[in-house]
Amino acid sequence: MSTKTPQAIRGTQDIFGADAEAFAFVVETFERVRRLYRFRRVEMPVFEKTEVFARSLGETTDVVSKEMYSFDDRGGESLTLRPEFTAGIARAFLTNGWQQYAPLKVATHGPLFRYERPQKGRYRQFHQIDAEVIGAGEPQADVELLAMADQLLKELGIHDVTLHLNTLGDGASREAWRAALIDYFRAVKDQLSEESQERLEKNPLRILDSKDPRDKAFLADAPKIDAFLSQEARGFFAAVTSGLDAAGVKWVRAGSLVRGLDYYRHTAFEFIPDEGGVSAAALGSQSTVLAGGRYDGLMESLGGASTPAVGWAAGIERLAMLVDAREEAALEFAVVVEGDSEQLHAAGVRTAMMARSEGVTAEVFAAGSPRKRFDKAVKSGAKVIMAYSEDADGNLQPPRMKGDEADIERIGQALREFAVKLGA
RNA sequence: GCGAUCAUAGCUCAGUUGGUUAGAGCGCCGGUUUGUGGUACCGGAGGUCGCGGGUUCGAACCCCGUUGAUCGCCCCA
Repeated sequence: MSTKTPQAIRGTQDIFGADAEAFAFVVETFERVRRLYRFRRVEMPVFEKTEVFARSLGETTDVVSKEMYSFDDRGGESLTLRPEFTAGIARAFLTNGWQQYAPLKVATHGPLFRYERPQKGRYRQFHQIDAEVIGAGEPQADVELLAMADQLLKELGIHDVTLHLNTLGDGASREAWRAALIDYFRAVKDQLSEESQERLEKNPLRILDSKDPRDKAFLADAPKIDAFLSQEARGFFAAVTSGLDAAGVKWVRAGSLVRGLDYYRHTAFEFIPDEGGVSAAALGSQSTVLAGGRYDGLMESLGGASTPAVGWAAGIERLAMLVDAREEAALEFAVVVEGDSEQLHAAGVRTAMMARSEGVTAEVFAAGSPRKRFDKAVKSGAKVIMAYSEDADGNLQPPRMKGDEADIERIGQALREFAVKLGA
């Protein structure tokens, strides 16, 4: 037998106690809110053929080549642990004939995998909640999706984050803007940071959210998307913003907010902690809490018919960091077994079972030295402690109860009710 | 992929300029005490000082490597 304990995989986490409660609270709240908006629950495979992600993401160099968990299965097929939900849902939409349900509103949550360097709020196996509207090309879909996100955050008790909103326009608007940005930055190329000089070639839009002061000097005067929007794109964005205003969703315009992938159109958004707030401090540099956009170009890249769609995802771990501490279930009823005979243990187990059947949290204390059992029961914070003991002849004594009188009465009542049901 | 900081008991951490058997608190186990069994006290188990090399008479401490953690950069679907 090896004496070395295997270590957990880098970037994975074992979530326990208060953190696990916060995690569950995020998921439970999401499940409740998505029902209010009638998003239908879907469960997706954790892995797909590599091409599902490779084709939907495009050959986005780093992401596809270096940051996915890809492997060959025993049949020699390249598979990939899902790094996101959207591509798999799009695949399912096409292969299962879900077009018949369009416009389809779906929601899911679960683990995702990305081979990245772990840091605060960033893991190799992490978890997201996700919502998508597929087959709806109208701005009202964007509005509803964002209203749901806004309500979710509020119901989680997260109030110091704000919706940052931008439009990338339609395909033509986007290309024209991109070309103008390249022209603009190329003229000052040698004054940009090394990173941005590289970005100029492969991802010029990203220069806009550079943190480097050398780049920031040029950002204010960089071309704005608004100058390149078609009439139609302008109208679409106006409909989104007025819809948000009508829904009471606060937002700010973020002209430099962009998406890396080509299939994004029109609306792009992120919920970001307000500067100087507690949420911003809690998250460190991984600040975006919920992000998404309209991806009208995605279905075609997977070989499907052109289908408009919009969606968002949010990291559960990050949301959990912003949620107030959640209490684990408090103990109401402690049953102490003062001895080790079979009838004593049986009495303890039975009594606890009766209480739990009536919805009372209960726990049996029957291990360790007899004296310590009562100590533990007292320290557990139980509202009522019941003790079973035997006399010198081994006769089971009537249980003694300690605690606030009202609590004793309430739990005693629950036990009697269970006994009545059993008799009936 | 790059950088910085860190790694000592189950947990949180001490450990002085390198110098005998590596400590504390909490937790765990056992016991004593206490007139309302949450107190106090006594004792016990538990550590190859992340791992591997090196320097030295001698390394938890210095050097190199490695693994991991944390926080940034890059990336962010």
